[in-house]
Amino acid sequence: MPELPEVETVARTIKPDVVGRVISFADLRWTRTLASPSPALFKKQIAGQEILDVSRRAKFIVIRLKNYNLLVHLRMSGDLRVGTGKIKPEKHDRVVFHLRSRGGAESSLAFNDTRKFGRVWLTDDPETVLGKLGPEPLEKDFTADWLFENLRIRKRQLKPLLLDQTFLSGLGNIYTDECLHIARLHPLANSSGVTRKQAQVLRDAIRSVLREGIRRNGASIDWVYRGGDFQNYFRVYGREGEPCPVCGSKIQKLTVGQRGTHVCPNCQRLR
DNA sequence: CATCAACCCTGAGAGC
DNA sequence: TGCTCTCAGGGTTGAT
Repeated sequence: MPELPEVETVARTIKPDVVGRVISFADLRWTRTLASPSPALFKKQIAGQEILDVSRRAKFIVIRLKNYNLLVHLRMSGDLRVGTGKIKPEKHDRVVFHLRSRGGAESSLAFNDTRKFGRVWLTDDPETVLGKLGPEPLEKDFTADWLFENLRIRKRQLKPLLLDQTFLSGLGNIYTDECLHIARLHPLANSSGVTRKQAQVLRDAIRSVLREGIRRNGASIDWVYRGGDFQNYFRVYGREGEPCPVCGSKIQKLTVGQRGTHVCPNCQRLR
C-alpha cells in the first residue's frame, strides 16, 4: 500500500498511540527485515528507548527515539499496527516492539509485512539512510522551476524518472500514473522535452494528487487494507478498458520500466 | 548515465 | 474444488 499518502497516513495513525511510550524490548521474528545494525546490537540499543516523535520522510516512517532513529520502509506490503494489552503476534508480524507507558500499561507496535520486502533500520544518523533522497513534493522547495530544469538535465523516460526516489521522493506507481494523466503527459515521453508550462502543470498535478490521497487516508487495494478510499477516485490506475474521465477513450495498460502503466491514448500523446 | 532483467517474497484472482 | 499461471503499491544489484 505504500506511497507517500499511505505512509503519511500510517505515521499519523500510530503517532498518538506510541509517542511517550518506552520500548521495553524488540521481538525480531524475521531476521532479514532488519537492514542494520546486527540483530544483537539492535536489540541491545533499542531496549529502554523512549519514543519521542513519529514522522515521514519520502516513503520512510521516521520514529525518533531518545538516542536513535528507527526508520521503517513498508515497501510493497508492510504496515505498522498498534496493539494493546497481552501481545500475541499475528501472522506476518516481522518485528514486534513491546511498549510500556509511564503508568506501566503494556502495548505493542508491530511491523507486519506479508511479502517480507519491508526493512527496518536503527541508526543514530538518519541521513545515512535518507541522504540520497530527492525533494519532498509537498514542500516549498519543490517548485515548477526546479522540476523544469531537472527534467531537462536528465534525459530519461518521464515515468521511471518520477519513480526514482533520488530524483523526487514519495511518488509510486499509482500516483505517478494519476498525475501524468492530469498533466496530459505520456509516461514514455523524454523528460528533457517537457516544456516549462508542462512542468508547471505537472508540478501542480503531483501536489494535488498527493494531497487528495492524504485527505482520503490513502488507497486501499487487495488484501493490504488500511481504511483509505482514494482507490474509488482513480482516473486511470487499474481502469484498463474503462472510459477516460476526461474524454471517454478507453484506458490502455502498458509496461513502462517493468511497471504496469495506465494511460489515456487520447489525452496522453507521445508526441 | 540510461535501460533492463533478475531478485527479494506471499497470496489473490483468473483460467482451465 | 483444485491446479497452474500471472500479477501486485518498492527497491537493489549487476549486466549491457
